[in-house]
Amino acid sequence: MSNRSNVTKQKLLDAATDIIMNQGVHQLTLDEVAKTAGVSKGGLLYHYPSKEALMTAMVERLQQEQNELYASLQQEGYGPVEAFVRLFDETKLHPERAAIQIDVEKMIAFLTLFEVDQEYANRWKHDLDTFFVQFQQTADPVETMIIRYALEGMMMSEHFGVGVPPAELKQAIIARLIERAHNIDHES
Amino acid sequence: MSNRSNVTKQKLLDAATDIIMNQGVHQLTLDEVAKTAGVSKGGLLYHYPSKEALMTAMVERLQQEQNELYASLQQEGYGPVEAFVRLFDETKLHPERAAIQIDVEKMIAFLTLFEVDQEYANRWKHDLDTFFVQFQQTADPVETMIIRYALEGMMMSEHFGVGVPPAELKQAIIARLIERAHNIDHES
DNA sequence: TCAAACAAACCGTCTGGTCGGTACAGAAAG
DNA sequence: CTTTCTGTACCGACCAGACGGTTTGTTTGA
Repeated sequence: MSNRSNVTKQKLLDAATDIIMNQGVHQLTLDEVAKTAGVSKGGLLYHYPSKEALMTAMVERLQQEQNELYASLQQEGYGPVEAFVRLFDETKLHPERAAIQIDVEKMIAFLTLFEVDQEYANRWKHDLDTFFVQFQQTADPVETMIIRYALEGMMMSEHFGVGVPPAELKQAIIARLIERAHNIDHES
Repeated sequence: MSNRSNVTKQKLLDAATDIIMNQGVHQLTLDEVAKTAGVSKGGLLYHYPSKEALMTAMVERLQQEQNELYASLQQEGYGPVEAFVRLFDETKLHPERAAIQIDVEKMIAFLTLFEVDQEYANRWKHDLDTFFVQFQQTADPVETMIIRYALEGMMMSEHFGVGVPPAELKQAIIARLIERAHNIDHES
């Protein structure tokens, strides 16, 4: 794969991600992606022969970024639960890492995308399933799951803009979740 | 409005709800709704002159059912936060109330539906916003919001079938959330 | 020069919505 | 009592646009 080809592919994935984030799933059409990426539709379908291929690549790239960030957080010494909390809040706590471009709103957008095509969704689901199994084996599985659910609910709420609390309350929520995650990771 | 007309309308809303729940948003087509309801497409569009009108009616009916159940829970003596937790789990804790047909997975489905059309989503968002404001004024707003987010995240996770814990763990999670909600309601 | 990379016109299907018509119950007219 | 009229509820063929994907032609770079 040449460099030129790879650049165009990344542009296409960026465009698709941008659209699904800012305009929603229903606007994720091939024409729109091509237009946003500054490529013709033929060019798009040259690299990704179907819409499904494009979306699969999009999901895979996200997943990879996610795994990398999670691993780097654990290497910094955070336990699995606390690392998960910080993974969700990373872009806000450490803006300088924004290059990694992980944002959970993106994840939510992808989840809503699962509604559209069950086929390729299953692979990601499977990976998430195996990931979350460890959360049921911590010192306090109930609390761990509450933390996990709270983060997912919070991000979903923010994504849809429903009942969003003021910034200081949000910071306090995150802080308490981190504190509890820390305790769970060190109970053993 | 005659009785016959109303019966048909309810059948159409039932069909639309059923489809969006079991087949996802993308399958919610006028033909499919009409077919499921046992009505012709012309008949559908006679009662709901557009797809948007149909979906709006669907959301409004859900919201009304929700409000009624929440009010009835508060009349039974539950505080606002605990009533909210029980609202989410009502169909599982009290199957005999299934007649009310409130199910949060349905709510999630509607939320994903908001992606499709921002216009009519705003009304429901507004109502939810005003509802959730009270959660920021409890004895422990941080914990209250964590409870709320955890419930939303849990239901979303179940809806998408991602990382779903075994039943007994789920029950334990709900139990702990109810306990905490109860405490918050009685701190004042 | 040759293959990779891209452009653009085109096609078939799906879907929201329109439109002319039908069935039927009751009111009005004779 | 019969006929005519009227409004509600409903049907189903049809249309226009959108969208995924194909085909064919053109450019670019090694």
